[in-house]
Amino acid sequence: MVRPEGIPAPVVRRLSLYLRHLESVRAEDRPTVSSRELSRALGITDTQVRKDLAHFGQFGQRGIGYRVAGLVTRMRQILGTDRLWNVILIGAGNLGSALMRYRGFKRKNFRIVAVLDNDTARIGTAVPGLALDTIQPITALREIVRQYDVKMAISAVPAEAAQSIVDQLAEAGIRGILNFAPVILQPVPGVRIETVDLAVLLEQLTFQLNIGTGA
Amino acid sequence: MVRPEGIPAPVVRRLSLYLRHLESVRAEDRPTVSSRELSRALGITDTQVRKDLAHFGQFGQRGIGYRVAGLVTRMRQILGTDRLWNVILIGAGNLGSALMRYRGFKRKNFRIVAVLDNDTARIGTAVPGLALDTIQPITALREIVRQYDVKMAISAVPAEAAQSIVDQLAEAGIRGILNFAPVILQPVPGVRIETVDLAVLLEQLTFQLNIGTGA
DNA sequence: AGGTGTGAAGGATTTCACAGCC
DNA sequence: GGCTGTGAAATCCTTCACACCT
Repeated sequence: MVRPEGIPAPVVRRLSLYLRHLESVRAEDRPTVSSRELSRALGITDTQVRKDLAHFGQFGQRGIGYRVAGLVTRMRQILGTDRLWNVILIGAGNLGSALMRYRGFKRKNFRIVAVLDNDTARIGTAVPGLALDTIQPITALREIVRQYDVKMAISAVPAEAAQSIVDQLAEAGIRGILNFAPVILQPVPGVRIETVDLAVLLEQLTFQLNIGTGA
Repeated sequence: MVRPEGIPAPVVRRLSLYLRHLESVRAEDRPTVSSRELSRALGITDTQVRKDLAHFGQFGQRGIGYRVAGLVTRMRQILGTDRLWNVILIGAGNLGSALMRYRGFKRKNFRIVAVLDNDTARIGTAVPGLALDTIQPITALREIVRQYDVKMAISAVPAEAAQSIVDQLAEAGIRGILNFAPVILQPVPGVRIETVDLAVLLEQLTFQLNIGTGA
């Protein structure tokens, strides 16, 4: 039994990258990959790849490499994407509207079942293709979570509302939140929060470009 | 003179978070912050905050804390966001359309000057508010980069096109790229690439929720 | 030869402990 | 008392070196 808490954070981050490369290898019908190939694809060392994979068991065959099919299956199990996850999206603004149509989620076995917002002007608007095909009020949160057994939410609400939404989501039973609001959210026990701040990502880049510019 | 290469990567990542909190403190007109407060806001230790800030000089006053105004100014210099950066956006699809309207960039001194795409159906479409207010063809890349002195690009193109776009951007003189395509891009000398894979972020969350579920 | 698995070494980052200033 | 700055210790992560398998 693998216990996520026991896996170093850097390893977890690389796991998804391994899987992404493995899937592209499988698309080419190659039966095996070496740690060398994986390492070059990700820009790390081959030892690191072997050490990382060793956290989850021994899937390699000496002299041959890793069997792609088996490894893909195993990694999906490990990551939890071997089954479908229902996800709700909070906030139907600019970013939220793009996210509800984003195709990449479905390919990874995530299904957005509903979009919630608290702007009355938006509630009721059609959202084709979802289980609940109109925008729902936040007051429907608890019921939707229960009905669709939702464990994860994507929050694309304004910064001012973000913490309050997190608290409500936690309260409704959500266990993981992908947050796009540019604020540091205070943790809630039992709930994982992953924040993506788009402006911060650009800022990280400028720092790197800023060599010798007076900083 | 601060040399970005000399700063540990984890410190750089936290820098933006410090700045974000400092700006909110300044909005409340409080003159100083302690490392204790900063540490609690970010969920790290106070020693870490002091060690991090010490990389860039000594801005604190013992017994008092850090002067917010001075620290904000200094951090912006360090990160390079004390001046305006012109940015181009490649790809006017689903995600690209949201990004071109995203307000968070402007607040951080990033200005999207043009949107480029190679789909003829999109080229020429109006994009209100930008320096170049219609969608441009990719062939205009070099000229736009030169004219607006663009150093950074956001790439929101399909996975298949991503590497080719990176190569073209590098060729045109772009130095930093924020990439949303779910692929591992091969590095180009002199160009920083930061990839955000939205599905991978959700996958990271499911891993954390996956305790004892057979993985 | 080509390749994985892994203890041991090395390096990087975080935390401790405390000197020193307001 | 409150708070920063910083060597030293501890911890975490990566790389080395090599046993071992095909």
